[in-house]
Amino acid sequence: MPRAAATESVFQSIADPTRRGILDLLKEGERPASELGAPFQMSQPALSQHLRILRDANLVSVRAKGRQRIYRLNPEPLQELYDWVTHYQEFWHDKLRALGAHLDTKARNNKRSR
Amino acid sequence: MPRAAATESVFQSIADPTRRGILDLLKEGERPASELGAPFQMSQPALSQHLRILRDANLVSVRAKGRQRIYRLNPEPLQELYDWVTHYQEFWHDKLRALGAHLDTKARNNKRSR
DNA sequence: TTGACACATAAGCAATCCCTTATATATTTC
DNA sequence: GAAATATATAAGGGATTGCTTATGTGTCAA
Repeated sequence: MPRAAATESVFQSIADPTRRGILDLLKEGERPASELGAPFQMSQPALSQHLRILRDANLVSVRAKGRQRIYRLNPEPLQELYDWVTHYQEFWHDKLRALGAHLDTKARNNKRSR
Repeated sequence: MPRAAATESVFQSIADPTRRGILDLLKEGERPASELGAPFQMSQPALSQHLRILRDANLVSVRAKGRQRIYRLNPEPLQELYDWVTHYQEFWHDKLRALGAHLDTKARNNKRSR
């Protein structure tokens, strides 16, 4: 089974707005390829290629239903992205706290110097 | 003030592993450009170009200190990424719960049929 | 002031990305 | 079986990416 380089592909997969749009759509439930393409103004092969990339990144799974391909979201690989960005969340919270403290100090000083 | 297309640039900026590495480094504190380049085997201009992209995306800020440029992390734009991926977090939690329930059911059925 | 240093920008280039049109494959319908 | 439908893959091309070497700019040190 050919396993794609997972880490790389998740960050790259979501770099494209069309692919993020597809994932957003799939959050609301599984859908055939044709419906996934509807919101985007591009040819059918173009969409099919985006779906291939999402498949390779293991972000979606497919099942056949007649001549349709039903796509379903597989969010697990996004965990890595979540983990990565979460490490920054604490940082920006710290920063907001620091800003708050700074403003407090300023307010105190203003009061005192008045 | 020239404002870059924020949304696009954050997702694109973090698509590159070198740039993620730079941001990770900056989490530990501000650093001059030279130190940021050390871990990556590439020329000085190559690094400088990555730093430019991060600046344009407003993910870092710079200040001059003699002939050095001191870079500092600015995590705010990552909030958008955090918001985006967070909407999936609940989904994969649901999925794990569903899997758990399924396994429970299976276990019950196995027990009953034994 | 002259040279070394830290960095940015310019120019060029191969690889990759994202689209297109053309074609193949499988399924359903007539 | 033949035509229509749903999708995938192939081939090609323009734009973008990420590097390289060459060069510019500002600062420090002798």
